[in-house]
Amino acid sequence: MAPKEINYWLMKSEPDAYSIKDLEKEEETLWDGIRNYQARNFMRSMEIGDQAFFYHSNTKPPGIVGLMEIIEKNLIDPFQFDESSKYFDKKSKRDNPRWDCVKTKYICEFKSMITLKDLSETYTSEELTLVRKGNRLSIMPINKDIALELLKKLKKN
DNA sequence: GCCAACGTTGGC
DNA sequence: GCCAACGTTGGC
Repeated sequence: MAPKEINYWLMKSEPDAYSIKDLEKEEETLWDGIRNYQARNFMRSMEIGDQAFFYHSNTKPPGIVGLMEIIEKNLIDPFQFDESSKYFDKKSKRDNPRWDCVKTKYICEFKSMITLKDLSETYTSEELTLVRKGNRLSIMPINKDIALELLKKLKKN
């Protein structure tokens, strides 16, 4: 049987909040706290076995630092019901939760990062939405050809 | 600290 | 349903 087709994604995290090192230590993590419908819908369209680039945002310099795999999906984000959490959503009902998340597993940290600057010099915003000016999406798909190109480049380093 | 680019909210 | 005001993300 031919290997299953996988898709590629990019997921942002501020390293002060959660970094690739944290994921390496924990091996797996629930990608919680997503409170944006577009990002949530991308998580819903992920498949088990898909791979995601781990992106460090709001840091100097920002860029792709590692790789992880999607190992579970459609998991209810527990913080939407936690009144003490900044992710609490009083409009979300237990019998109809509004926010869900995926679980990811550490694959590797790259020896050197690919910075946003590198990416924006290589790709247009049509090829890679990440480099679109003012892009605030925290989760987005990555075109497969580009993903494979990035992986090739990262393996060389 | 500034600002671009949106998403969200609420008045009407 | 429109739209102005406001809030958030995140690069620089």
